[in-house]
Amino acid sequence: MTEKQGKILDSAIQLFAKEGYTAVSTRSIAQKAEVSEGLIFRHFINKKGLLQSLLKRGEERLEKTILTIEELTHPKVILKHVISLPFNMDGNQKDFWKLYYSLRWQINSPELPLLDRLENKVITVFKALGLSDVHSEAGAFMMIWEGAISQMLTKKPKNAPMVFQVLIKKYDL
Amino acid sequence: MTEKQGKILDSAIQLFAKEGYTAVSTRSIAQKAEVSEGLIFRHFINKKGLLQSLLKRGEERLEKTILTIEELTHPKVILKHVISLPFNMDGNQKDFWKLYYSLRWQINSPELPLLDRLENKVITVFKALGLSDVHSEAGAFMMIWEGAISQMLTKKPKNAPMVFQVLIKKYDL
Amino acid sequence: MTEKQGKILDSAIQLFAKEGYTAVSTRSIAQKAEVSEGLIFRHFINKKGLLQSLLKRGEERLEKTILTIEELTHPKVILKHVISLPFNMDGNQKDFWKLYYSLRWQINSPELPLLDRLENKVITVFKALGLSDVHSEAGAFMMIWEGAISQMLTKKPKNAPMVFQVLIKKYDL
Amino acid sequence: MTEKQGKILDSAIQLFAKEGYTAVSTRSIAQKAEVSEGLIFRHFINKKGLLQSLLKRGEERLEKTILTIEELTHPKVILKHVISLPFNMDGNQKDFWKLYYSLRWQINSPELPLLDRLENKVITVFKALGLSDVHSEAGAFMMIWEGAISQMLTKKPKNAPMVFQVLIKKYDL
DNA sequence: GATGAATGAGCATTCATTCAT
DNA sequence: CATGAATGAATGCTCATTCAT
Repeated sequence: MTEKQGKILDSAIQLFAKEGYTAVSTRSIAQKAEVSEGLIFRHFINKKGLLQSLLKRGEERLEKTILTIEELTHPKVILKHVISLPFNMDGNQKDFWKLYYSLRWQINSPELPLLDRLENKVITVFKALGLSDVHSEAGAFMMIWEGAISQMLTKKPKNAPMVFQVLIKKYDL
Repeated sequence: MTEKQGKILDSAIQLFAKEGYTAVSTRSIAQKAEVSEGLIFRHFINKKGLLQSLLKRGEERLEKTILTIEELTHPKVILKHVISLPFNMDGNQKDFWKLYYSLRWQINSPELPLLDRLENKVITVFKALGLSDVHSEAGAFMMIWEGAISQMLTKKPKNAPMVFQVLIKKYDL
Repeated sequence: MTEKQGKILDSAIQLFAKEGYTAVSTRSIAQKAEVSEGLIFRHFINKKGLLQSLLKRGEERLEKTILTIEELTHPKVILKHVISLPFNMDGNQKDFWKLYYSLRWQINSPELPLLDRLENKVITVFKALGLSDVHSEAGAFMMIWEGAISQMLTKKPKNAPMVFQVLIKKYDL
Repeated sequence: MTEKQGKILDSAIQLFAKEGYTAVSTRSIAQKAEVSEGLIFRHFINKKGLLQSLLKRGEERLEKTILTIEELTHPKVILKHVISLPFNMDGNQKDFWKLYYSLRWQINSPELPLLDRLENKVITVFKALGLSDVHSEAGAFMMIWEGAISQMLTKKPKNAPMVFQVLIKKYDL
């Protein structure tokens, strides 16, 4: 990966996150990255290829975080870690998730195994806690999780820490 | 509103909901509606004007539903009605919400007073229930609501009714 | 067919004939035709569609000439008419044939039933003349025909009329 | 001439012959030759330079064949040799002639002294045979020759040997 | 000699939009 | 009200070519 390749990826994810994949032109990406437009296609074949590289890089960067959670053992600690994620994203993560969730609304939205791994871990937690319908419980939990990350990325609610506390209390974490 | 005007709106919202506002061309809308492309501009000035008409029509159609909720008085009945919304959408409503939520991820996402009215009603509920931090409680509730509608529109989880039950139980409704 | 549509076709065939299909840009066609570039695609879908329209128009224009020959009955008169064709082309015909023969050198060169009809007519002539291997005779005749038209279009030999006389004498016409 | 230089030339003439000079990208040549794209320009300056090298190499390879014909003395033997050429090409020759004749249809088509030498030899033959208008006779003969090579390269007529016989008989060779 | 990253002009095509009819 | 021809700017992408290594 050359330096310019990285600049293209950085510029692209910022623009995609802000304006949406279809609304961003390869020309504007090239300008922001200060490279020639042709270079995008030399490195990533086409616009969709650039998108896929972006998603792959985002997943790889999140891998560490997910792994940490997967290695946890105490049920309530796990849930707390999971539900904390939407409330503790750095800039890079925010851009990745904005890109991912904006794509989810379109046909052929990308797969994200990361989310399944998260849900699977949550399922094991509810099993450990002895709940009866663990899949529905996990489904509800991930639904809340998705509501949280959606609002954190689009509304930026000012009372987010308080809302977080409410959720924590609701699950007695 | 002429018949063709209606066909344009119907075609547009379906396409927008499926592929996203920017990804849909006025040409494809005209073809689906079986009208000339020029007619779109005669009736709605430009593509953005068409979008606004769509949002306005969607709001008007939801007005009745919201009004019904606003007129309810029993706290738990209100919450149950609100949280039920995402799980009971017809085709028209689904298309409207898909359009609205896909737009939310882009800059200059449209205002939707409807959501504020819903949240305000929820706030009065939590006040009535004697909770201390009603804004955070309502914030959390609407976060869950958004998670629910998001997943119902993008994931279509097969165990949705069970997940709904979990949420109902969580709020003791 | 609008006026501008005709101007596009006229400009296109002149440029294609002179510089070759691939070497000519749609932009240059639009400029020569004094229309916007987009109009080409509105009328002919894409560059290949424009080419096909050109070929179709060329065939239609030649139809009359071929029909005249097909209706002839006297063997030697027929051959003389056929072999005369390459030596008596007007500007429009020249452009069409230049386009057609330049395309023949590329893969997927277009079909031209006109040529088969011409060859079929020549076959009937040689049958009428009582020759034994009429297909080889017709094949040779059309080979000469193709040599004639090729040179008339690319070399413009100054002694063309004399060469024509030689061919006439060779077939005793 | 290095080994890679040869691979470039071989790849280029095959692609040029099949798809036409303008339609072939330097990139595709490099890929077929399994060399870097830059190497083409180091060796041949630019795409046109590559073309010229190709034409030069083709002429050199044909030199021997032409020389053999030029050294012949018996008139009918000469004509038979000349008219045989289009019907007896190996793969390399075919590619060269396809390239040459596809270029002839475009402006600035390359000179090919080889063809003039062939025609000059034919002129001497007709002189020797005591014909009156030797230039027109030679012109007609070369016209037929061009028709033959054109069809052999583009139509590949299945009865080519029979057609060849017809031509032989026509000139009483 | 050879590579491959990088360029910028140019390509075919699509876009939202205008306007005469 | 409605059409469809027409526009020009913008799009994603390819091109021949350069150059540091």
